[in-house]
Amino acid sequence: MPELPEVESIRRGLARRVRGDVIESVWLGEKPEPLKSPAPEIVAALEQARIAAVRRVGKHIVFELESSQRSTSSQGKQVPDSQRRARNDDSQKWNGDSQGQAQWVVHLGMTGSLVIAQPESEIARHTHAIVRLQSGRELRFVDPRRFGRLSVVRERGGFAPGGQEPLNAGVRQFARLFRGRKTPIKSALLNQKLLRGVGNIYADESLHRAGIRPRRRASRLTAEELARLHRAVQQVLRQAIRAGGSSVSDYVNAEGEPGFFQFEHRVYGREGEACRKCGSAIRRVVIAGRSAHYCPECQK
DNA sequence: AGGTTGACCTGGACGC
DNA sequence: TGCGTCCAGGTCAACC
Repeated sequence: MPELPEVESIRRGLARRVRGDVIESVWLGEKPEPLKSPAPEIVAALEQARIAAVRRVGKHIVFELESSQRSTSSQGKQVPDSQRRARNDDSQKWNGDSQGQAQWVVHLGMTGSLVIAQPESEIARHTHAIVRLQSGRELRFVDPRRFGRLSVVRERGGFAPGGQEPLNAGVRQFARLFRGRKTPIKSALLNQKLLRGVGNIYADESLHRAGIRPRRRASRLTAEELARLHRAVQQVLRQAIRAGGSSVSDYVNAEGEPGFFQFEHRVYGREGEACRKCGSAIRRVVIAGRSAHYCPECQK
C-alpha cells in the first residue's frame, strides 16, 4: 500500500511516539513469510534495545537500535516471549559484539501497517509482530497480504539499498538516472534501484503534472522534460506528505488516521473521469503489468 | 544486460 | 445469498 509519502507519514508518527523507548519483548507470528531475517536474530536484536531513531529509506522504515543494557533494570521482568518460541535456543549466538549497531528494517509491502496500540486493545487479524515497549505501548505490524518484510541489519554502514532518494536528488542527478534506458518512463520511475520511494500512484501523478505520457521511452525524454518531471516528482511527494499520504483503500498512519492526498489525485484511479485541467477522459492502460493512468490531451 | 511477465497472498468490489 | 472473476499502493525470480 504505502509509497514514500505514506511511509514518511508513518515514520513521523512513530518517531514522535517511540523514539527513546526501550523494547521489552517481541512476539512474532507463526507464518514465516514476513520475516526476512531468522526469527531468533530479530528477537535478539530487538529485545532490550533502545530505539534511538526512526528513519525512512525509500519505502522502508528503519529503526536505529542501541543497547540499553546499562540503563535498564531488568529485575522482576517477565519472561520474554522469545523463550516461548521453539527456536529460542539460537537466540544466544545473535547477541554479539555488534549489539548497539543494529537496525530493524520494515517494509510494508502492499497492505502492511505499523500501528501504536495499547496492550488491552484488540489484536487485529493478520497481526504478525507485536513489540512491547517500556512505556507500556505496543508497536504492532499488521499485514493481510503478507507482502511486507521484517529484517535486522547489522552491517557497518547499515541498511543501504541502491537508488536515489527522490526528495534529495538534484535535477542533474535525476536526469542521469534515465540516460540510455529504453524502458517506458513509467517503469523507470517505479524501479527502486533508480529512484527509491516512488510507486504507482505518485508515478502517474508526477507524469501528469509533467505532461509526459507514461509509455514514452525514458531515454527519449528531452532535458526540458526531465527537468519538468524532476520538479513534478518532488512537488507531488511534498504535497502528499503534507496531506498525510493517500488512503486509497485502507492506509492509515501510525496513529490509525487516514491521509487525504487521494482527493488531490489528478489521474490515479480516475479512469473515464474528466481531466481536471482540460476535461478529456482519463485513460487507463497497462504498462509492464501495472496500471497507468494519463490524460491523452495534457500528456504527450 | 536489461526489460517484461508471473508468482507471491488476501480481501473487497462487482456481475450473474 | 452465493459463487466466480477481477483488481489492488510492491517486489522478486524466471523468462526473452
